[in-house]
Amino acid sequence: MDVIKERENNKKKKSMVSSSCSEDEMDLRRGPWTIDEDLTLINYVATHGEGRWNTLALDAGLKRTGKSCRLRWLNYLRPDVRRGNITLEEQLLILELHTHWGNRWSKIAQYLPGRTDNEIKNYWRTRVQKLAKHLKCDVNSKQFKDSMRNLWMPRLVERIQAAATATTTTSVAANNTHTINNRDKLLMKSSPTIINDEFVSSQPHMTQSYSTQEYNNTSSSSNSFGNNKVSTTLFDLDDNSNYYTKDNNPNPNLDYYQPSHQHSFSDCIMEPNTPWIMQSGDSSDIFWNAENMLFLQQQLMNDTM
DNA sequence: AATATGTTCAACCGCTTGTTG
DNA sequence: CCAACAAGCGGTTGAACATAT
Repeated sequence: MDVIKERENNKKKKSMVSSSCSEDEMDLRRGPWTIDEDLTLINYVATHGEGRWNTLALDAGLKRTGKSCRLRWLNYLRPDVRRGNITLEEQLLILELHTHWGNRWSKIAQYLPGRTDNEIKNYWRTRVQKLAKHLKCDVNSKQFKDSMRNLWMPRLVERIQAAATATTTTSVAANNTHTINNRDKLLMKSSPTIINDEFVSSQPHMTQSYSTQEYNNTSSSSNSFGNNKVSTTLFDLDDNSNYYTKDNNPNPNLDYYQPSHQHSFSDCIMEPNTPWIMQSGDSSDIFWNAENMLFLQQQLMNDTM
């Protein structure tokens, strides 16, 4: 309830969007929800459950459409809705899942518990598409997808790794092998897995799967998992936690974790003097912050050498 | 300090899909 | 099988807020 009150305070600042004339006649409200409406909806759902939204709206005395009630509940009032910044792990997952399902936000949202399709969609549009725009390439272009897979996603993995190691007192061996293994283990926790042609999560709370048929029907051309018929993970480990390289990886399609040097970002890069750095309210959580932009620039320089 | 510009995200819209009678 | 309705989905909008000038 505190969340609602907090939001309500913010909402009071907003000008209430009045109903249009025609809708006034119908006595329907539009625009931001009031705390009273929220409470009415919460109480009604608590008593009667979800569903039958048009009936719900009428019975509860809400002067809203059923659609509006449903959206309000699913995207905001549901107890399990998670708020706050998208974590690095979630970013990685969104990028990966988007390569499989494209803009199927609700599908993607299934693998991010507490996140709504609307939230993921907003994230994609405001962050990822904007990046593509700044790079002057289409977000659906092969160049951009390749860049995502070969530059951004590995970079995200590194940042997740860095964050993990920064918060643990466990000593980590300095050699690369151990670094990679830790990275892999972390990803084993956060990344979905294909087992017997089903896409499942390695996280305990992510137990959903989808059928082979659906996967085959919906996988995109850039799908890194396409045609996999054996059990594997995004970042494979054998029993000894050895990291698979491109040469020994039994699943050569799983290439986005490979070193990015062989892939160039230059095909979709902007003019040399165009600023790289995008604005961000929270640099710790936005994956194309200044640090990453510098990283990309270095990659680009390596490519051109 | 005032204004302009950019960013975010809740909410709406229209279309598609599923369900029911 | 078909029509009507409900639910779900993805695209879009616009107001509030943040940041730059």
